[in-house]
Amino acid sequence: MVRTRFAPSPTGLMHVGNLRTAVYAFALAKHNNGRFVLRIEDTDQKRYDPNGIDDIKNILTAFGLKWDEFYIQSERKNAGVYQQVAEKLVADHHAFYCQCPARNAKKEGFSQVLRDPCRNKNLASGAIKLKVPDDQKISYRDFVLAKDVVWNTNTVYDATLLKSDGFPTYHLAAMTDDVQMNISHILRGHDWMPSTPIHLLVLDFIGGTRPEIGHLTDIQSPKGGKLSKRRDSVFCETYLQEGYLPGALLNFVILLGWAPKDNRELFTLEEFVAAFDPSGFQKANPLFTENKLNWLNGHYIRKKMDTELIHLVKQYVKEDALDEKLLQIIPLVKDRLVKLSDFSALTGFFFTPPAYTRDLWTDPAGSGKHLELGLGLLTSSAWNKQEIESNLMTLINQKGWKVGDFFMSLRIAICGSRHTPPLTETMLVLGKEETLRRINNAMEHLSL
RNA sequence: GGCCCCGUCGUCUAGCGGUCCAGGACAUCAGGUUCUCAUCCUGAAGACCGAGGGUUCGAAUCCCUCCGGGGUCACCA
Repeated sequence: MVRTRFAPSPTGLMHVGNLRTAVYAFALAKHNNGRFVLRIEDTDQKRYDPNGIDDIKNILTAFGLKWDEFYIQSERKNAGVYQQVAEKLVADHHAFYCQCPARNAKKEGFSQVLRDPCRNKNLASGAIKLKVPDDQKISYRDFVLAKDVVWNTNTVYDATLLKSDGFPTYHLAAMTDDVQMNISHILRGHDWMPSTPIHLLVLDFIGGTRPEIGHLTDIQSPKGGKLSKRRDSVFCETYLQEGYLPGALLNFVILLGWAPKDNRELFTLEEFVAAFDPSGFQKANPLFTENKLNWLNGHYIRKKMDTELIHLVKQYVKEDALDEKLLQIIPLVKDRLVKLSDFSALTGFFFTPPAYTRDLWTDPAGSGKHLELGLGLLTSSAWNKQEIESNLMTLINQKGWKVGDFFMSLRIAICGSRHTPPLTETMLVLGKEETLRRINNAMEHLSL
């Protein structure tokens, strides 16, 4: 039975890297009819964010990543799970008590102290640390990298397993849980690679079968280095708010580090689960650039039905906008949306009459003429697509105007912009009265 | 600095000894459709496969060295 877990620590909002790790773990489990476990790793008192757990659940839910089981490490800690394992390790001489003050790694820079001075003192209380054996080879086969990785234990330090506050460190908690929860595959970020020998030792010492372990690539920032919460836009929530569809973001993130044999690029979650193959995992770190994300988002928006879009688009438009009117507008701008939030800029003029600026008009005199005659014609025109267009074209031909020039004048008058949806359709949505009023306003503006 | 991982178009990638003077997608540019923008369609440009050595009849694909990028060295995860 394939059992995978997503094990975030609630220290802040979910970012795209977390999301990617989660889909991969989800797909690995579901592709094999296995189970997907959500485990909250809240063993760090200091960095704990009370909103973290909700955010994790909300984001996973928003992206359709349903978990089958749910655990919180602090609860298991309170039940004494880790304490018990740590003490057993001490009893087995694979760990020892240590009373050294906690080191401040930030201040000390990189340290070369591998062996803890307390390991031979036979203390009976304090933090519990791993007694790393000397001069042994320890290795595992990475199922993402598809290769054996090997260390000499002389390069591994006596890592803390249980802190003096009674909480386990990641090293102990994660491995204990992975074994006790029968996790078959550990899929995690590449940044965990260097501490893998510690985990291998812990795994071997507490017994049971080692899960398979695979390390995902790190998503790199276009600014260099790994993606950072400070310098980069990384939070799933932010993307959702900006109007990226969950399906698009998910599809994008799937492609950042995984590709199928046929190099297919469009996947729904279900399709990804079906197509998932661990041999498609990438080994080189990908760069996070939004080009393809934007394309995917536009693509997914265009695939939505207009009636679905009504609800999605609502938060980006005046609250009193009627569904009926939105349904008329949506087909006009659907092809123009990259993000749902673009909707407000693209359709604002439907709700608020445009403000004209001088530089909109390249030929004010010519436009004035266009509007004057256009207005007269539209005033007497029946209000349907065919009538409007044939009347206007007759006028244009009669006057020998350039079609594009005339419509641009009208466009600016009605929409206040040089880039708009198709004009006739726009006029129909606006209605005859409002259209004529705007042309009038524009003419007044031009004559000032 | 020690340890570990990685290195194909600007970006995401296909490729796993010959069918590759390297294919697709995004981005870019050009053309078409068109009342603008966008969508859509067509086309172009774009990597001598990080560099240098091997192995082999034959290497992007195997081996070595170097260089470059990344990660990590906490009683944080």
